[in-house]
Amino acid sequence: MMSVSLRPAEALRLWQNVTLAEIKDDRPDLTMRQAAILLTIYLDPPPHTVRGLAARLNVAKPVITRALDTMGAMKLVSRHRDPRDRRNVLVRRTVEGALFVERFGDVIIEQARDLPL
Amino acid sequence: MMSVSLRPAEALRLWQNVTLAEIKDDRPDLTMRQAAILLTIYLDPPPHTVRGLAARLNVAKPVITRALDTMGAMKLVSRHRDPRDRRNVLVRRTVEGALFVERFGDVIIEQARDLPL
DNA sequence: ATCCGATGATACGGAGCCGAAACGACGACC
DNA sequence: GGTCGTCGTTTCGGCTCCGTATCATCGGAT
Repeated sequence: MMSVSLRPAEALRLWQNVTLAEIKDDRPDLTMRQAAILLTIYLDPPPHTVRGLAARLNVAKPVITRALDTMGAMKLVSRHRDPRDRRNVLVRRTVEGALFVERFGDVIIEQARDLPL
Repeated sequence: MMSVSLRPAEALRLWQNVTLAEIKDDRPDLTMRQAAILLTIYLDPPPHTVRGLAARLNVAKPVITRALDTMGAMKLVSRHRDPRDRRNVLVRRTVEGALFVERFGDVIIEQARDLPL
């Protein structure tokens, strides 16, 4: 089951095939930073704040704010003020975002399955 | 050895960790298209032409030209006129590019090895 | 009430990429 | 030699992102 041992050539081939698949059907494509933010929101346990994401990615806060603007317009995430401390913004998942991430996972495993070994 | 069977959650976690690792040590980061082009040059058998890469990625030719400009300035690839048909441009690998790709492969397998299963 | 630290958003100038169209150099063919 | 198709590049306006600095709001301590 699910053993994950890759050799470099296979790892690179997997990455190539996934990026090629992502580019070909032109969906709203994300930058690497946006992808990292989105995956962190959907894989790491909540709550997610702007400063927390900035620390996790080791980037400045405006990077997070802008990425949330963009992905919010895409309906991939949503923002809500923390009622317990109104300085905080809590980033929440959306149905569309969950579907996007799920589909992306399917692309990866599909490309991994089709790897010539 | 090298079996590649991933479940969606693990595949996504792998992608997250690799993107996080790439972002944190700020190296010359590539767009997804640039990454796909670079990997295609280094993984697919040569020769590589502009139109060939454009067809492989299903994008317009100027996209390839501009990506080669950028990655050429980074010394990751080099361009040479085809002496047999001087309309063609042959894209060749460089030492720096090979090291870049190799290191990227190492990052992937390292993150795959550290996956909590 | 007031100061102070923290949190997230915004303003600004600069740089890069995008798609579409036009362009210049080259080869093939009659 | 003239014409046509091919190949890669360049141009154009527009959009997004970047990093830094600044801002408004809020909570906590005095």
